Amino acid sequence: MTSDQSRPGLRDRKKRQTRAALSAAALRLVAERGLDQVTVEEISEAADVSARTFFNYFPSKDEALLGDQPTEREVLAARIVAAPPELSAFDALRLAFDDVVEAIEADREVWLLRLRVIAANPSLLPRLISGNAETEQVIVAAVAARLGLDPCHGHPTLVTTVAGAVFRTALMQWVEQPGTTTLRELTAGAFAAVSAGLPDPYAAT
Amino acid sequence: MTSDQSRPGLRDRKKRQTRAALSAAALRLVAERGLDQVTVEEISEAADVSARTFFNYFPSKDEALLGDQPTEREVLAARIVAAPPELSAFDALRLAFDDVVEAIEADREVWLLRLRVIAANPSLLPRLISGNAETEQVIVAAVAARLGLDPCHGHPTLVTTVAGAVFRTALMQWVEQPGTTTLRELTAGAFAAVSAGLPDPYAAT
DNA sequence: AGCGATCTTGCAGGCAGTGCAAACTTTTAG
DNA sequence: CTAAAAGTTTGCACTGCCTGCAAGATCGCT
Repeated sequence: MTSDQSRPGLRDRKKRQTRAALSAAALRLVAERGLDQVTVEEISEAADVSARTFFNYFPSKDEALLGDQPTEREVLAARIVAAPPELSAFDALRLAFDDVVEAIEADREVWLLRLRVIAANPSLLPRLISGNAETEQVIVAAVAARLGLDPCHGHPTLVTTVAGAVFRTALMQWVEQPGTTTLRELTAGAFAAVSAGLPDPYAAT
Repeated sequence: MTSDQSRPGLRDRKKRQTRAALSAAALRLVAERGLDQVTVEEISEAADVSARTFFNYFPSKDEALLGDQPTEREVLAARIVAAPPELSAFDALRLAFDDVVEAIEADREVWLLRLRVIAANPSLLPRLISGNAETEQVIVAAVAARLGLDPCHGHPTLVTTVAGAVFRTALMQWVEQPGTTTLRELTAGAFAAVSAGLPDPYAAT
């Protein structure tokens, strides 16, 4: 009875809340004290659940800090195959990352905190965005499909890992800037530099 | 008295031996069973030392599998600053990695095993060669010095991370090939692709 | 042989992460 | 409304990584 308009159901709402609370508590505490000065127990306590429950939501302490990678992954892959066919695979990736940029700027505060945490705890950096092995495989498969190549061909892997490195670099630059530049500009600049073959700045003919 | 020709001394020789034995045992066991089916205790037992001693040599189980990164790091940095000044930073890195290629081909068997282990346990991949945060900082500093830029400028970081991604990709391709290609060729091809701006294969004008 | 420096080892302990089973809560069905 | 079903939280026990500390073994030098 009562209001039945909540399509997700009470159960799902609670799960979302708990997940968000754990993630937020993890970010806040690690930002304050550093990654290995915070225990899972403390994070769980701050989110009012048991430590065991933490591991029902995240397979490791790190994952609670890195955002929702499965979602990002699907969005990215979909955008890669949907990109205009006249674009090169690298340009398709560049375009796909534009949407990630948009998503990040929509959650600006959370992402700035997350990136500050990652910058302060570099062991997290490689697993950001496309660093996860599963995520990378999905992207590589999408690129390979787009090019009509075997995934065993080296090019899809090369393009994917390079684009991931470019984007990660742009993110790290963004968070180190006082706010003088937008993430969009930094990403565009980094991708453009790679497209130009990475000439030295000002030294190109 | 007696033979004094051994400059390293007995002690250093033993240390080298122990380190090598631990590394070899780790590689062999993890290749056979997988990363998390091998305990540090088992590795230490296979090398005839205590588990506690393992951690006197390597700060983590992973490090025993990844080779001697501090050495690689210094070699790379030295080669970057020593590269002909007319080369772009990216080409200097390409050249520097040529020496790493040479070192790897000199230890071909060990490196093939190591790369097979890394391919089978992808959590190790990001920390290979320049994935370590410390290593990357050293390389970025060398590149920045070469360009006469602040390390806070984004370009050194971009070039370094991209080159690292390129080289890691080449390594992974190499180990997946039956042996049809040399690492040198794969590396050269991957760097050339990036220098050309990552066009699609065969689709470039 | 003996002294100092270095290396190895055992021990105690903290923390991450997993499996299992009991308690609890929401959903569904009668 | 009630009771079963399905899903969630929690405690407990356990393995394994990793660290600090102090005692003992080994090596290099005189």
